[in-house]
Amino acid sequence: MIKDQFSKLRVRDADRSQQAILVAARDEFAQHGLGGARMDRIAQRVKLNKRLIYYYFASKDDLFLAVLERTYADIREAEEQLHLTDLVPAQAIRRLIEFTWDYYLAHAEFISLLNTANLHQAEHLMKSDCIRDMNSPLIQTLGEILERGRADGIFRGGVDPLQLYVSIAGLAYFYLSNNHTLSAIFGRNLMTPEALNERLAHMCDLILGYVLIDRGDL
Amino acid sequence: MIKDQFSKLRVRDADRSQQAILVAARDEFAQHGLGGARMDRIAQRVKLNKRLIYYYFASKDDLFLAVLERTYADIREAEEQLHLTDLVPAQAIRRLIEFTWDYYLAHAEFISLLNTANLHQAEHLMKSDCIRDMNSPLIQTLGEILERGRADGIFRGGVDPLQLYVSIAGLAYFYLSNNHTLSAIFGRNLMTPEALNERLAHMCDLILGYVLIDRGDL
Amino acid sequence: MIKDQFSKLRVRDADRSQQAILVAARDEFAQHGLGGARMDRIAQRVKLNKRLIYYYFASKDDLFLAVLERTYADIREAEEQLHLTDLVPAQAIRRLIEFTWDYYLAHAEFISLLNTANLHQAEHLMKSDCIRDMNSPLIQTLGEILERGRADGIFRGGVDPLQLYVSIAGLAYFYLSNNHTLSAIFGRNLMTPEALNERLAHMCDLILGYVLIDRGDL
Amino acid sequence: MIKDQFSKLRVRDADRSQQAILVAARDEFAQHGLGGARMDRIAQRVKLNKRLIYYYFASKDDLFLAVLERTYADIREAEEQLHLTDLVPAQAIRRLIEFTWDYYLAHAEFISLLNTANLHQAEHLMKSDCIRDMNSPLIQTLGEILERGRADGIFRGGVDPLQLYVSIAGLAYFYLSNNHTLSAIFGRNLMTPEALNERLAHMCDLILGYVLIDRGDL
DNA sequence: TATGAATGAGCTTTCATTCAT
DNA sequence: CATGAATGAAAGCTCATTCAT
Repeated sequence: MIKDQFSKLRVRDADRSQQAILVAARDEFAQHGLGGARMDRIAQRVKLNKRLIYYYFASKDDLFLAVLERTYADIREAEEQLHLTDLVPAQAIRRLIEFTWDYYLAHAEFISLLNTANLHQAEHLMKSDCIRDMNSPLIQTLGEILERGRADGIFRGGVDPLQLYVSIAGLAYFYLSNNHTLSAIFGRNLMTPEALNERLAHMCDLILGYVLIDRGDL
Repeated sequence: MIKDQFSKLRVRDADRSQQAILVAARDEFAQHGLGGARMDRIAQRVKLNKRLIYYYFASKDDLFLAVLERTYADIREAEEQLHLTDLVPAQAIRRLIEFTWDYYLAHAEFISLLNTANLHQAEHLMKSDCIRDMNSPLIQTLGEILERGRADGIFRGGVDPLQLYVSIAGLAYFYLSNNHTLSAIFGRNLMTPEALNERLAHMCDLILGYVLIDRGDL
Repeated sequence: MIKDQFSKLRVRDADRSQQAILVAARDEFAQHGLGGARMDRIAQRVKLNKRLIYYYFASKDDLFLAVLERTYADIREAEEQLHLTDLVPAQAIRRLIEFTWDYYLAHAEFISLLNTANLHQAEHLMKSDCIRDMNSPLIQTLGEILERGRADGIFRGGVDPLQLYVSIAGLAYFYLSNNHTLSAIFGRNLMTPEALNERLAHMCDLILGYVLIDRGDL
Repeated sequence: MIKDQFSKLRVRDADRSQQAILVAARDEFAQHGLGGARMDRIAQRVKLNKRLIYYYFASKDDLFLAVLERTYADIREAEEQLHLTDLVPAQAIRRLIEFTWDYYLAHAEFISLLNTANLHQAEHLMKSDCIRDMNSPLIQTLGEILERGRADGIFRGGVDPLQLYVSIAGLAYFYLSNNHTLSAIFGRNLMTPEALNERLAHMCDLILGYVLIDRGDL
């Protein structure tokens, strides 16, 4: 019966409740950090009893860990949609930069959560088996792209894919993470569409200007 | 007069106490964030009574602001010792990269405090008049260097000094700020002396490879 | 009929479940007291759903009462196997002492539950009709033994059977109930086989030395 | 000035506050056990802020330990007023029995606290250095009395003072600790003045009947 | 200047209990 | 008969802050 199904799906759906809690917790942690987050507020966000959060996620720290795992799983899934190997090397690099930028821009909570995780010396992450081997595929892909570009004679050699990956991430991350501080100090709103486009262009120039041998190709 | 001397000593003591509190608070905030920092722990660190902290710095938030102001004043003072204009353009850029890297490396608390400030949307910073106009001089200097290099025919034109400054900072910042997370994920200790040297070299390559027209000059 | 058999089986299951719950609850209450006992833990012990406990025993207090009733029924049943009247008076007393000692020793939970019941001023017990008239038979039997011994000229007269019963119980109870505290304070493990034998011997000496007129009989 | 002194003594007297907390906690723990005791209720009893309890006694368990230590110190102090060695052996034993009885009667909380301590396997006590060596003096004194009585030819030999001490305590303890249960089961109020006198008389008869060689002396 | 004592609000967490099936 | 999901109330404990001197 419809009512039964509805009831089953809507009410008392353990998985749905857990997912909803994770989303609410993610937002709360992103907004206030681990120490500033309030379990009460998370419960209010999900409109579920606070006790239920403890029923599923034993403690605040465990909940934060669960949020982190979910966050990493999300970005990894997005990365898997990239199909960088289908593109020519220069395009692949550009695509990776754009993806990184767009993803950080669309997922401000990702940056904040990462900051929080690092404030606590990544101790939560250490406890998680599943997070450990997550980013490696992308690094390997990037290594292949760099090698392909070098073989084609358009990329410089000797570029460590990990360094490059960290650089791409850092260029986007710092700008977005610190935008409030930077905007305040430089007296210039860094989040207008124009400013954002400018930044993306600069990042591409910087990275490609470095890996490409002949700038004329740009 | 004796009373004056005595009074002077007490004043000096007062100042000393304030400075000690600031240092202790800086470490506490850097280690635990704003929400995770404990006034009790700060008092323990300075070995002064908690009440005294409130006597000098009305509240936790005000104390955090004072720490931020002090932190910015410190880095600004360090930047002023750089004398970038005394160097030829390429050397000046390299010097700026090295300085940024070394400073972040030596002042891990700076990175953490910046993260915390941004988590709270830089609202503390907004309240501070003195912080507002702090970084501009360096941006201007960097602009002059870029222009000089372009005039010399060795730098590419059209480089926004602010973008470049943010990029240099971001390359160092992200690596150091997220080193725990990155180390865990990549299963590679990013803080060994070799790894640190590698990173610095990569950063110089990247930035100079971008601004210099002819790579042979490197 | 099949339905009947099935129904019978379910009934037997139901009974088995109730008994299992009682045993688990008894252990939990004995270990942690009423306030420290956890319904969750009891459910875990029985490996049955917590809800089922409420289904059979309306509340924590009611469950505790049920445990108490069961506990009293158990000791009463054991006492009924004593057949003290088959023995000569001195032997009967000795037998009672030994039984009390052995029973308390084998049922540490009995002592703990009694303590808990008394902490709560026996209010649970008051509610129970079935417990009220339980120990009387033994007192009466003891009275008969004492009278028989007096008639035989070997027991002193004027001994209140209730006082004597309470004394026998108290001598065993205090030693076992407080063994942790006593062992700690006296720096002497009171639970070794030797120590236990010593205590039993002392108890017999004490009680029989009191009731017997001529000690030579011991 | 009087006001100053008053203020100093009445308000903000750390020691007085701590003592008051200990008394309130003792009553609460005695009435409800460790698990059933409520920190809120303790605060209400002292009319002091709950936070202050944690300020002085870090946790509920630590507070319980402090209460235990205080309780033991109290009884030990009382025992020291006994001066048993000033009495002839038989009188000394009788005095000890009476003291034990009177003390337990006047300090019902002592019995309850001991029960609670033992429910938790005396784990609190283990942590306390000061409790460890508390009862020994009395045992030694009792040993001397027994020896003196034996030398006088009025006491039997071979009596372990520890066993006797435990027996005296047990005879009083069990009756008083379990009076609710016993009263309910035997349908007889064991706490009337007459009943109490009867019990004390019985205890003296029992113990002295055991240690004295010739009953005529009683 | 400096401090120990004290507090109210609110935190994370726990618990007995009930709902819905 | 049996169960997983859900809850309100309250527990122990924490924290920034203030009082009184």
